[in-house]
Amino acid sequence: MAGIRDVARLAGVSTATVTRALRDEPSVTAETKAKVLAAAARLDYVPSAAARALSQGRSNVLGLFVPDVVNPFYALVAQGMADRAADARYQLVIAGSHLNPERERQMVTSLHDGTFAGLAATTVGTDESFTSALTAQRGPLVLVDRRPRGLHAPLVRTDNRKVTRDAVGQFFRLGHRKVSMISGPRDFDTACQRLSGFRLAYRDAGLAVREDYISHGHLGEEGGYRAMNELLAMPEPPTAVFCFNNLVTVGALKAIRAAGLKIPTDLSLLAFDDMSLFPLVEPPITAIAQPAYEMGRAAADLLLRRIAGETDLADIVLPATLVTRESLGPPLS
Amino acid sequence: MAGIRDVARLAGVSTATVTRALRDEPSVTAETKAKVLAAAARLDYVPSAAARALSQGRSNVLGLFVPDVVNPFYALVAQGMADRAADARYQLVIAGSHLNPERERQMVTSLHDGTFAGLAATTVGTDESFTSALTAQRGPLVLVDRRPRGLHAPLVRTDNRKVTRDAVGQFFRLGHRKVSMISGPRDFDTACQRLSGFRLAYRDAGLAVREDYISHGHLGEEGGYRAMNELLAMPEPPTAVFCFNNLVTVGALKAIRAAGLKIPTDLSLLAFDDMSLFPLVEPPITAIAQPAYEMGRAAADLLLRRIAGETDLADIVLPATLVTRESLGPPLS
DNA sequence: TTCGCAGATGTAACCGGTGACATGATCGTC
DNA sequence: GACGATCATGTCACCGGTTACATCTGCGAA
Repeated sequence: MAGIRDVARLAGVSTATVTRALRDEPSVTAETKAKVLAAAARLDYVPSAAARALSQGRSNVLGLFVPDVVNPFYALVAQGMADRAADARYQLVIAGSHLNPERERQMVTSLHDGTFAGLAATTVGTDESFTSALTAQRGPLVLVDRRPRGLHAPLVRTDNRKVTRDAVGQFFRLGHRKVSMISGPRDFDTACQRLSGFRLAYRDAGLAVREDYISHGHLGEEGGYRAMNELLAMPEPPTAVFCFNNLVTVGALKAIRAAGLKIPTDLSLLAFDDMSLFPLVEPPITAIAQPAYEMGRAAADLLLRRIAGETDLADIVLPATLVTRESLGPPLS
Repeated sequence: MAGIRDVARLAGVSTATVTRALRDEPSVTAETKAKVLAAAARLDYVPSAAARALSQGRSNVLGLFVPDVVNPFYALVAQGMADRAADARYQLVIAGSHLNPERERQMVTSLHDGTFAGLAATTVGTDESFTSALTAQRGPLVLVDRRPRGLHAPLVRTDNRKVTRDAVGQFFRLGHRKVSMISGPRDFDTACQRLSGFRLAYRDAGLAVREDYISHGHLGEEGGYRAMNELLAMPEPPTAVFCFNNLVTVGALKAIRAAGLKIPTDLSLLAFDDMSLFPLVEPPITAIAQPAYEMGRAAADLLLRRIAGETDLADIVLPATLVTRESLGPPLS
């Protein structure tokens, strides 16, 4: 592997001049630049990333910590971040903890060993240790989607409350009165915001919230499945259900299918988070779509600005939109 | 940030001893080790990744190049690779080219600048330049899913031909005669292998292949959509269709739905690649499931072995399985 | 007693760019 | 014609671990 000294020798200049020529600094003569570029090209010279990182004291790698890489929402966030990062010639390392404590420890280590110039994270509130490690993180940090209690860092999110309020309002406008929500853990701020929007929709309709129709603490497919089964087993089951995230929706759908119920005839369903196959489900699922890709881009952007020295960065709130398909209908009774 | 010299000073030893103690080498006294570990702990010492990479001449980062990070198949491969890599204390950088030439150039650069200790790649045959850059790649390289023409590197794949032959055989056993395939580009070895399995299934049934039922050169959702529309517009349309990958299947499904046809009554459908929402599509889609996660693990494993110095690594062929759901039925006519 | 060897630890060059500072050349000005 | 400013380029310490080699100690064998 040719090094900068080889290039310098071949071009007949010093290593400093090579550095400067390659960075296209104005202080270098056009003639010298040409010589250096020719030499570099002839030797297939590519500067060592490690050497550069060491001498500059900063890497060109951003980190993204998410609970689950396979969840399409996070995959899109990652894509957006990676794209924006690449624009600025940064790499992106995507790490999925998925509840492996050993993995988490490693992640925290690489957080300190200079691997990352900055970090974006979405944590599930349950892993206390990780959150506190993040708190101790001195380097640039931004949060995506949700903010764990006590973590001060800029956040990229959607206006959960407003969009939920509007979308759930649809249920009431269609005549539903028994409207339910499968919500997440109480300490998730996203769950809280969506729940708050849900309550507002009840209020907008001039109705008192049926607390027994709110099922708390669910995450993932199994959570949605269990919650939906419990709702269906109620003496007076709801006629409309709002699911607070994509995996919960999938679980709920499976429960509904298992119970032999038809959407939207027997039950109306509204999902938070869209999925690429929702149009193909029977019936196509109406969903609140978060701009996941843009959220990723915005997170990278925020992070790069922090790395560049900006401080006092404000949260970014992006709009989510309701994608109307066919899972909402008037109540049966 | 505390450095190794700080630790050495505090422990009253030399930097070399610190290195050795931290790597738990047997030549270091238990007593000395204890001193060093105590000092390191007190200073919150974490070795610099960049310095280590520079002095060892090798990073602890693996690279994965895929066409599209959001495609759940690749996401699962990435997950598997990341998990296996983490076991060996390696990071994984996932890069999605998705047809951006500038991005590709960057990827090729980081391929040479030592960012990656090794590389796993799945390329779409169209990007000639990238493939040739990969060929020039001197470092450890493994391929996932498909091997571009002329690239010599160990490959992790599934037995496309066999599983396709068996699965497509189902069509004939159900009585279908007009069996179609939406296939990929002719220069994809995966497409060739699946096509070959498809032909074998025809032969097993004692029938001559209807070449006009084979639609070549499709990739992605639009490809599947277009191909399916063309098939449906034939004077004598097929009664069963095999889609050669997941996105093509999604496109085909949309075309079928748009045409107002019912599966499996009007048309039977078989997909290569399973998707998490296929069970919820109407009807649930029968699919050939590739062990994507395991493929990722295997790829990382292979790569780590190459990095460790092993040569002459053989291809790894993992079994794919048919997941029977409800999209196959007897032909209408 | 001395030599040799093994085991424990220290020393310092090295990895390959970077950038502060030094140097040398050129040019305008008084 | 000398001096200072400016510009182009060179020199070299430095980033922080790693590792080959040197050193020192202690113990057993000759």
